[in-house]
Amino acid sequence: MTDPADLLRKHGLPITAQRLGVLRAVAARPHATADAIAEDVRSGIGSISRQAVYNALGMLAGKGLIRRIQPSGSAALYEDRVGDNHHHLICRTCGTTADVDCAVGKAPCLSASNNAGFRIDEAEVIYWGTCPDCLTKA
Amino acid sequence: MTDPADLLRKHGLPITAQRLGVLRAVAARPHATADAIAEDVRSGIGSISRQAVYNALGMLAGKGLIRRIQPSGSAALYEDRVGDNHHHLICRTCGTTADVDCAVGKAPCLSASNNAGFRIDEAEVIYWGTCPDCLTKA
DNA sequence: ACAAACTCTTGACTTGATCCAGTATTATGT
DNA sequence: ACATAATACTGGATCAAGTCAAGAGTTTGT
Ligand SMILES: [Mn+2]
Ligand SMILES: [Mn+2]
Ligand SMILES: [Zn+2]
Ligand SMILES: [Zn+2]
Repeated sequence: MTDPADLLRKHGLPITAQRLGVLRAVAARPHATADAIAEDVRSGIGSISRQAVYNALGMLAGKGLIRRIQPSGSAALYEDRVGDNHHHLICRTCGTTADVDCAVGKAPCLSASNNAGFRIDEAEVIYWGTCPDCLTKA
Repeated sequence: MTDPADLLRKHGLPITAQRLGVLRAVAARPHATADAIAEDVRSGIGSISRQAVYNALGMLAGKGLIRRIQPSGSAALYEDRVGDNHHHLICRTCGTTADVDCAVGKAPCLSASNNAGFRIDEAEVIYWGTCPDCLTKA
């Protein structure tokens, strides 16, 4: 059921060692960059090209199997946890990223005061601040 | 009072043609990229280096005279309107960016349900969707 | 007008990500 | 199991946004 190969099959995606590796890596380390994921996959299956990592991440994100977060001023992060509209808390000092449950519920979790005629499909919320570790060091 | 040169002086910044040009360009076209601002300044004072544009934008943003917005997957945007904690609405199709007043008030305008020990100093909110123009074209 | 402090220009460089063409792998039909 | 078509992977070039560093040029305070 949650078998990675079945998950790919269920979405009509050909099963490859690279995609399985990427799926596993994303599950293993939430909020990792494409680069960190590539490293992780390499330590599992020996090697993978940068392009294959981006292809897999893009495809999986497109199908809704994983989620992409793009914090200002750093590489995109990927995670496993989808469908629950949670938000993120990022440390300005060390970049540590933590999950925050949405205070409201379903996406879009906030209604804009004046939507200017737009049809809104997502409200992206990122809280910036300082993490506990960096607070004690400061 | 709102004279650009006075504004710079008031913040202890030496007055240069480049900085004045950047200030004027940012005021003239809200939510423009550094590149668009450079073009605008060039049409005003003849020429400016890319670096000078980045220097000026960084310095002005640091002093709080302008605000930088960094939408996922595109270049940073700059604007004049500061100090009112407003948010943004971005069209996924054409990139058009509109202002939205904050529904709550002062920053951080949202309290996270569980702050995980972080000290939050900003809540960045971007609404994604489709603008009126792109809706009719679709 | 002078010196000190600061800014601007130029060109190389970095990072994150994408494009492309050729090769290899996977899935499908017999 | 085998041939074939569809699809994915690789390696290298390329791109966009932004940063770095050294020397030339401005601005400011006296
Ligand atoms: Mn998360
Ligand atoms: Mn705005
Ligand atoms: Zn931290
Ligand atoms: Zn649009």
